[in-house]
Amino acid sequence: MQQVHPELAPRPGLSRTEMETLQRRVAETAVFDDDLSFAPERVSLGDPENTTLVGDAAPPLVAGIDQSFLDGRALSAVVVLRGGEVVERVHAVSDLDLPYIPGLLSFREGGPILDALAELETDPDLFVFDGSGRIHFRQAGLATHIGVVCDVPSIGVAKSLLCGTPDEDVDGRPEGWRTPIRADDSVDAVGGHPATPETTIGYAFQSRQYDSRPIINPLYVSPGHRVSAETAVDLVSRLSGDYKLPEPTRLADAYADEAKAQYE
DNA sequence: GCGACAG
DNA sequence: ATCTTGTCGC
Repeated sequence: MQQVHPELAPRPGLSRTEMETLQRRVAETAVFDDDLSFAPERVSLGDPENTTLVGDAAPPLVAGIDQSFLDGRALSAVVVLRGGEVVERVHAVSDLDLPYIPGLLSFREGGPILDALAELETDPDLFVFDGSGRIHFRQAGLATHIGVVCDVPSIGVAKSLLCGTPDEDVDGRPEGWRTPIRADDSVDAVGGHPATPETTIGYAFQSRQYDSRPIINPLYVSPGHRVSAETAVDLVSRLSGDYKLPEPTRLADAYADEAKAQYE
């Protein structure tokens, strides 16, 4: 995994203002339209029936990325899938430089994630991050930041909403339901990316809903880099299995916990 | 000062 | 994110 834009990588030791300035540069470089090397239809968790006739080539490589934490260190895990099959798993343990600050997550977790991505032998066609992409104050969340640095299409999948406003109430919706997340006053227009009340910066997506009681909250999906908000939700939908989180993320999450045991 | 905030 | 037992239900 080589960095196409190493100058935009999160560096330690920057002041808050410098971090925010760097995020604006990341957002200016980010592409929130489809610019994929593969057809979204070719992404799936596998086709037992072998009925997929869309091209001969192997399905795209999708990497799920997540972290677990130790004392002052982060364990970043990456699980790469091809049509639902795990083809590679790598992880890295890195020292943390900053505490968690809403809006500056990529400066805490970005470096450690790049450390893990450097261990990869395969070349993912898509990154799926645990956190926001365009749904961010400066339209440069973790998924956008790392996606831009590597110039790899990426998607942000968050379990809660950082900013923006859902078009409709998100409570108690059926599986598959989705509604746009629009920019609000806390979102800045950056580069060629507007932030008007009409701007869709992501989607609330109900990936799962069990018949029983506890209503499950939706996921908040947003473009990281080189994908539109619409395609981002479509891809997350295609990558969803029997659980709330998309399979790549769920497997990375489990692997992060599993590997963590060896360091504590 | 008030409110609000990914992991 | 993390600290944590039992418990309800498919």
